[in-house]
Amino acid sequence: MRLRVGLSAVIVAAIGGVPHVLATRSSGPEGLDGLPFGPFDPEGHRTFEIGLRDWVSAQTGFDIGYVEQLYTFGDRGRDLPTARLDDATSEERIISIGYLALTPEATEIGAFDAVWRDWYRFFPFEDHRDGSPEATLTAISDALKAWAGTASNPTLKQERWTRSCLAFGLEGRRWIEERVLERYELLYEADLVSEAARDRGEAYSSPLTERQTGTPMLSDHRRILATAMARLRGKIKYRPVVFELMPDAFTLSGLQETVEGILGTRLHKQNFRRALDKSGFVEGLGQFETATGGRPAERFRFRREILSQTAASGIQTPQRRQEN
Amino acid sequence: MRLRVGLSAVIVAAIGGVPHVLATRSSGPEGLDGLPFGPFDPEGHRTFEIGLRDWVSAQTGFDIGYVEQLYTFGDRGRDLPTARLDDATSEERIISIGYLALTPEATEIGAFDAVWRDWYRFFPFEDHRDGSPEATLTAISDALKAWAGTASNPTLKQERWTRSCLAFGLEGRRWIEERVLERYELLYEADLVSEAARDRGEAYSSPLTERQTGTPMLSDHRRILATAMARLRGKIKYRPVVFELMPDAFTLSGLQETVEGILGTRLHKQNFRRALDKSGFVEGLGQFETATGGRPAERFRFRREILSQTAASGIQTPQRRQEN
DNA sequence: CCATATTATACTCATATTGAGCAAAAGGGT
DNA sequence: ACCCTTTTGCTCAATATGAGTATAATATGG
Repeated sequence: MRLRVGLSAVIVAAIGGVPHVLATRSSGPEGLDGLPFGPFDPEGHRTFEIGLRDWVSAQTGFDIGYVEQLYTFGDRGRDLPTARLDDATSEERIISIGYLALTPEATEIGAFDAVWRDWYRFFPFEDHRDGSPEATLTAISDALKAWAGTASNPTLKQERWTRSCLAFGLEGRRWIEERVLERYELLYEADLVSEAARDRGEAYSSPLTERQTGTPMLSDHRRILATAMARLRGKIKYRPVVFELMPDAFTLSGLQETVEGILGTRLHKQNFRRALDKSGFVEGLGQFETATGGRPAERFRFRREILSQTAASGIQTPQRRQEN
Repeated sequence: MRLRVGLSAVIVAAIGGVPHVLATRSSGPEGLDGLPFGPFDPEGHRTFEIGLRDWVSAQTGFDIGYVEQLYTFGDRGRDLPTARLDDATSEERIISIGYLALTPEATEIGAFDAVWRDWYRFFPFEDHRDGSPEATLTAISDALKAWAGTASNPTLKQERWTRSCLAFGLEGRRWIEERVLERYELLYEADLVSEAARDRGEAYSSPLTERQTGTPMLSDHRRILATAMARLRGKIKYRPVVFELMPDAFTLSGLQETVEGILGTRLHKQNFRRALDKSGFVEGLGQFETATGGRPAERFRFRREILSQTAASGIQTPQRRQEN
């Protein structure tokens, strides 16, 4: 069996505070979106990262900035564009090393059929910025309960339902932003996203709509995207990575909006500022943005020097339990 | 060029509170330790994890419990047992997917030439349990300063020294436990560990001794180990993973010792208990351990149920800045 | 058998940190 | 001038955290 190694990239940019990912539109019959993907060339590239930067700039026409390795995916049956698990005679096994890349603003794409997509297009239920999407979550909850009900024994049934509650914050449990991957994998296992049926070579018939569970992607790309979202949501709290998504000068509200966009939740404004203040990450520029509709906001810049000066932990994300 | 994918495992057990890793002794001329390493079989194994469990149990004779993927390594020139970078005609490129496995107690190894090694054997400067190893750190600091001095321009020189200070907590900066990988990579770059010279095909001539920089390993295994240590040191703080290293019943002192062993620092006892108490992770068993030399300690167990009940964040690690 | 060493456990206290809200400042529009 | 909106400054209570004091329960050596 032939073994191929590829690199896939989740390239994130915040457009107006809303996180977008670079997607490639496939020309296939289903026309699904995919992630930028390229083969790894063992001859040409000394490291994966060099390889990645190389073909991303070749394919999309711009240089990515911040890059980090995410995870290496290699489950059989989830690796092919429109795979069939029972196609056991398949001659190929594709391993894909997923990378997360952050780029400031939506750099113009010089390339073919690549587009910036709001990442919530693929995960509508992850967006809690206007409160929890109750209707969607209820529908998902019902479907998961039904799935748990089909378990062969009570223990398994119990286990499935507990996992569902943990992942989706059901039955009084808290919604944990970072659990993006757990949530997607649960939906996959419960056969509630179309990739699951497709990977088995069957037709999709879910009790849920794509409005609820999101637009599917090629291969295992939605899974890789989920991994990236989970990583970014976690990392933003202990490393100052948001700034990789910001332009040189930004307002504090703009910054907060981006953080909120990534986390998919709202934060307490005053406390957000206080925390930011204490961290020393930003510095006022004395310039003001007047087009904000209210009092003009001061422009700030990221004090990049700080990266080489201190432990540089992340942005605090002050919760809020009630309205404000 | 042939591309091979392998799986390497950092299998950790706490022996008497001291973290040990399973190492394979090579019979080669230099007799270096390595990590358990096995080829990935694209035909036989549906997922990497299944593959890993398979050959670990085949090779060492016991089943690993907790497993997580670490990182995928593939830098050319660092992948071969006793490689030479200039050997550009080398027919092989090895990609290795590193895994971290945690196992309670030092399970008896049923196998050949595998041994449990105190992980500080490979990283002596990471052990700050009896205070910072001043002499060693001073020596390393001097060597790094000398290395910075050889830089071609002032900017680079400055940059090298800043990185050194950040990594090793020099010039008044705090020592950050998690930066194990940064520290090792810096030593490698500065040519202070023997792997660096070896990978270039040269003889080792460092101003430092192995007592100071640690015992080298085969291939890039020490780098993988550093990655594992960094991951574990970080993760222990936000996920209750220590318990994977503990036996069914343990004393709070035993638990604290293990945490301290992993972090390489001492913690404030009373506050450690308070934090543990609040977390609800453990439950007293009413039994007592008498052989402790002082007042008998109560035995506790990990409330595994909690994993499926709540967010289950990690163990708090109350700092201490002064003596106690 | 009592003093002492040793470890375990319980409480206290001052200082930070964090969630939450109030209020003033500074624009634009009518 | 008044209202609306957004930014910015500040207060307050609750909780978390670093550090220390005190007491309990064992073993051991004279």
